[in-house]
Amino acid sequence: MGEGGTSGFCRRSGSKCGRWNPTAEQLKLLSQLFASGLRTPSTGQIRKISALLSFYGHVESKNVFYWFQNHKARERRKLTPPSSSPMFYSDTDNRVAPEPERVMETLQLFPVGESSEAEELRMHAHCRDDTAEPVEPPPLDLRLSFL
Amino acid sequence: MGEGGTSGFCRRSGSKCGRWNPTAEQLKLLSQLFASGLRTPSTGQIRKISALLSFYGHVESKNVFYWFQNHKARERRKLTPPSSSPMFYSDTDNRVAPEPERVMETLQLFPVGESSEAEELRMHAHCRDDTAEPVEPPPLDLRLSFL
DNA sequence: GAGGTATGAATGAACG
DNA sequence: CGTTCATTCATACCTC
Repeated sequence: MGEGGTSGFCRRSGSKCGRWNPTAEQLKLLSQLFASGLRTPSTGQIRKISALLSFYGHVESKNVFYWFQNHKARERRKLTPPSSSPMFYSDTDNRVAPEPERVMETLQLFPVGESSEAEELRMHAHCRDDTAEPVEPPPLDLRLSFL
Repeated sequence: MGEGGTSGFCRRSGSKCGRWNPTAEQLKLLSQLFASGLRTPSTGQIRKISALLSFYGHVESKNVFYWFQNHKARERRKLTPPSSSPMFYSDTDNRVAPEPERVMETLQLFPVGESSEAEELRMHAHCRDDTAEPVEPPPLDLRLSFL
């Protein structure tokens, strides 16, 4: 039954994972740290964090470092003002909660007696009644110059 | 259960949406833009493009962004098949963890035997199937001060 | 109805 | 630090 070692990485079938895949616990911890105000942990911080995460599964400092980098960039990109940069988008989701960059001194990760508040629901279900799709009549003008 | 909704994604079958599905017109436009040489449209470009596509159906900038990303990557991937050599990454990069094996310094925070495993499953999340974590020592006491 | 293919969506890793 | 590449998952869609 023990197919493949119990490496902390692979989690799927036959997939040669070369990529770290954080578990829910690890993700939670990271999110908490991020929410605490931690944005760019130093090498020392990273080491400690990875040590903690390591308990839940194999993880390297590299992963932690990348995670923070990506998370920060992602958050920023999602709420970035219109600029002349090849950034992301901003159309329907731009509700940024004014999060004061206040580093909490003490953060607690409650393992019990806590209602799950983390809701990751971002899938908008807008089923359009496609009874008949009449060919829309917009004259298409394809020009890059226009953009 | 009449849908009645006149706004949404699905354009073909009565499939409940969840995913954006570009129409022929939208696809055509995108393809033309891509053929024009546009590979990574900026935020402005994306916005305009989505505005155009929006005429044919609901579409968000996010979709446009993803489309270009995927299309480029896919084209490239399809054009790079003669690589019979399993190119493996040289693990000699590691620019973020130039750190020797130095872990478990003075970490002491896995105590307590409070057994309370309350983990909820997300219905629409990736299969982060952390199959059977042998041991879960989760009373987590996190403190930034500790870091 | 099950399986395969195509494609959108998400995220980790890395470049500049 | 912001952007881009690469890998993977999830789902739509088509075929059998």
